[in-house]
Amino acid sequence: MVRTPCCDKDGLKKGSWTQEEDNKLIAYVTRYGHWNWRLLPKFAGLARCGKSCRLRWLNYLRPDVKRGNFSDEEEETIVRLHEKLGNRWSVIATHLPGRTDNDLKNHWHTTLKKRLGKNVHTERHVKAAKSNSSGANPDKDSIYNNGFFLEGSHSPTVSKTSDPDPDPLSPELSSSEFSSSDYTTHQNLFAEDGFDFLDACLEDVNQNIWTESFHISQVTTQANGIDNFHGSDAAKAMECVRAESPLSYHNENLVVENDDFGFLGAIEPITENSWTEAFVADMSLIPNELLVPLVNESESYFSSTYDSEDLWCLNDNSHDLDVNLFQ
DNA sequence: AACCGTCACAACCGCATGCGA
DNA sequence: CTCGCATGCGGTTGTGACGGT
Repeated sequence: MVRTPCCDKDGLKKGSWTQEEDNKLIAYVTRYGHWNWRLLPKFAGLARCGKSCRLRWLNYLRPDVKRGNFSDEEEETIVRLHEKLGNRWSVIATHLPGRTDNDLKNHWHTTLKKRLGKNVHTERHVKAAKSNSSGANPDKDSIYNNGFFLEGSHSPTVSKTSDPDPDPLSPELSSSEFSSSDYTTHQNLFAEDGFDFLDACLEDVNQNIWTESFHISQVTTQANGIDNFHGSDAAKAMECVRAESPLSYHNENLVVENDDFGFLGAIEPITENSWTEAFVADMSLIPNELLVPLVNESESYFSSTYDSEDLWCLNDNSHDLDVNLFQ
């Protein structure tokens, strides 16, 4: 089967996102949701492929994305979960609110893996010293307990004692190298350690799934005093879109996808706005077919007789429309 | 000041997966 | 059941900042 490209290769920008592009994407997604990533850039006025837009939104622009250094607790969680789950970063990320799989992946490769490598190296020397002095097998549960691992947890590297002198930074540290027996062993070890918070966390994740449309008026608004906009603070952008867009007062209710918009409930009151210019989504790019009223189907979105009480959303059937219609 | 190496982070790429026609 | 599509995921690469020489 030949896959169609995710986007047209010609004329689409790649590389770092500009502030203007961020603004456009934030404005569009906060108002209309990401109903279709592939078509979204056309409507948002972005010369990017949908895939790029999705990545930018999920990894950087979402209001709930936590930035800054990882706390000790977060790092410990990452290490524990990686020990148990391997490189399933998206799963691990669900247990670290505000952190994306990309964040975790980057932090693992740039910091944690190396740190663990050093620790393993140190522990191996300790182990060797103990072995030399006593001649007995050292306490297995004490190995690798360096602040990251609990008693009883085992690193894959330590388990591979057959290697005479492995490089602590070698790919051996990757859990993807685990044998199935290694994985089973580690699962059992965690179970023995009472490593049961995973199930508890799943409940929280499920509770964050949106089932109803988001009512933007729940967000505290304070759009005055805007000086400088930073893409990382998309929550501020939401305020600005609402306050500055001439259409925003129409759009009291946004219908968003039933996926990962739980973050919208976590938006905090804005105390420091930094938006230089209001971005107005180019509604002329959105065909009326895509905009249907939830209450009164006889009026178009731009109707002068528009009733502010009506609810509007993007047409659920938009996926079926010919893509050429929008080109 | 210029160069170079390292690091952290952002972004891209290709494949996997789920779903509807 | 197969196909085509959209989206998700993980590996990899690109890039800018920073510090050392």
